[in-house]
Amino acid sequence: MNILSALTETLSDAFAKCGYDASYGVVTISNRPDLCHYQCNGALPAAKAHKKNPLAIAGEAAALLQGDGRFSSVETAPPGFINLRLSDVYLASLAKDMAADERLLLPLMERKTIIVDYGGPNVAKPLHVGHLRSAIIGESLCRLARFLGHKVIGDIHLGDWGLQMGLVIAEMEERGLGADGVTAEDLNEIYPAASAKAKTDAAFAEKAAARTAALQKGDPGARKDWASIMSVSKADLRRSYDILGVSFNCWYGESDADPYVPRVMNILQERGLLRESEGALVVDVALPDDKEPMPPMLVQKTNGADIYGTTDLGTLLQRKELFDPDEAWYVTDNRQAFHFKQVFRCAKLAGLLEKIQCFHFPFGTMNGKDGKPYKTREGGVMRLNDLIDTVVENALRKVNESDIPMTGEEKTEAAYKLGMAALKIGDMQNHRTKDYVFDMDRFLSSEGKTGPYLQYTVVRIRSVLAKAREAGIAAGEILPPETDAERDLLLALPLVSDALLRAFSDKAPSVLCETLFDMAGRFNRFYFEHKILQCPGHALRASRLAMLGLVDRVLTVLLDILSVEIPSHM
RNA sequence: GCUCUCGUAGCUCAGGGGAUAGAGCAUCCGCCUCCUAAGCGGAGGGUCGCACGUUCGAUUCGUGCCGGGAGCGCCA
Repeated sequence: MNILSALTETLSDAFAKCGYDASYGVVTISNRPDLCHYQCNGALPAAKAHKKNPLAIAGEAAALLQGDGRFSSVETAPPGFINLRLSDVYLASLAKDMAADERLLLPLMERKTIIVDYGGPNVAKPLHVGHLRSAIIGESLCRLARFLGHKVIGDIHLGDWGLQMGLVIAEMEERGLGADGVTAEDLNEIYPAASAKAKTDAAFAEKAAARTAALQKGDPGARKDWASIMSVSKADLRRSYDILGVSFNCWYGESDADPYVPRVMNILQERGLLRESEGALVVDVALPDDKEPMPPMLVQKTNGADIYGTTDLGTLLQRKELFDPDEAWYVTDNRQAFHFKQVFRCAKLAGLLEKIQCFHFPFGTMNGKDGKPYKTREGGVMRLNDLIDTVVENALRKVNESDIPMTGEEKTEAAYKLGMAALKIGDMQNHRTKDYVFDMDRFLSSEGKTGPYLQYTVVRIRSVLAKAREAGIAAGEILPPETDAERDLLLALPLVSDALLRAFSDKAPSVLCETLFDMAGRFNRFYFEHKILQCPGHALRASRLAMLGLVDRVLTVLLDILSVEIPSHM
């Protein structure tokens, strides 16, 4: 079991035995590390409820813990804190338990089937920086949920059915381009051109809308163009996501939801939810106690074409039938919060949510140093591939400054892994829901809270472990800590399972980043102060090697959840 | 205008009804004859946007205001 739950159980018991409510026994990580490792503040509210002296209540509960070998001290402090220190022997045994447990002491959870909708690229449109966060945050949430034991289906949810398809098809027609001869480079240029044109050229905009409708109605010409755009674009997208280390279980798109749309419309019709409004079909989703104005959700445009809300409903029905999930997560930027609010309400009215719980887990914007959405120097939208190239290029420069001898191949590998880690940790160390400032120099630095710092820590550990293997030195039993540096390192280990649980409940990869930096810092201090291979005494050396092995595994597991890879040298 | 969100050290950010509000960067000062110094230690730096309220206790909760960002039916 995770340590906080275990300690809380103990304290809850103690409170209950003293005649107070067990809920006062909540234990938290100490905010006064100089005084204790863990603390319980429950005596303060208990005192209020029972009109007694809080310090006396704390004393009653604390008295029951005396003699418990897990603690080196159980003290009370005014006005009513209970301060707990873990004993060295217990710390060593916790580390041993953890080393023997694949799941790092995580409690078993009820296994759920979760479909995660992330990535969300548009076919025929180049990926830009706005797609980065959905991809890496979504990927991390998938991996986290899987590590906790859930069945997770990651779906890219391609935007392959909307107006952008009509725009591209219309532009291809105007240029007299055959559907077969299109390349990814063409597409990257055609969409922005067509999109710009539609804004000034009303006739073209109408044509694009008509092509969109034709595509959705099954027009053979439009379908043929669409199919060739799809195959070219998907191959291109696959390459980009491979580079990012993001892998989806499914590559369904809005087009795959299309067959479900008529059924959704039927359901809406049968339930009497459809209403005509200004030539379009809408569903009223307002509730009596809404504070904000809640306009009806549009499900069919005046020209008969579907709109994204409709395809989202179709997708939900598709997912329900294909996967029968318990939960559906949508990882998109927070500007879509209102949209999902409408969709979820509509889905509920349509009876699609009897079993599925839908959640929108939004994220903030990636800004430049000026605090505005990140742009190229020219003020345009930054392509994701360009951003990746630049980061890897800069990482290579850093790698070339390294004192460690590396082959050209190793340098390339290191530059790629460092660059990706810089991007990912730079992003995910910030809380998901907040905007953040993208600063490549800062993210790529080896100093500070960066991906490369974490990677360097693991590389060092593995270097020592490799030397131990070469010398035939085996790891042994983890001994109780004798120095502050050892103790601090061992204290960090049991926090990991709690961090995983918190990251999961908040859907916040940043929690794992915090844990990683904390543990890496403690390890680097330990490493600086102690010799491992040349330390006095076989038992001590074997114990420290075992600690290194465990720290290596813990860091690797956490980094893998964040899809950060470790270079062999740096 | 309405709704949501953010405002914490010079900068980038954690935290969160309780004991002295934490990191990293930057600045300054130290540490490699020794397992990767892309490392480690130390110092300075804060009326937690403002006001009022709830509370034994508010930076944290509530209300109002100020300031930034976003959303508010035929793009996704």
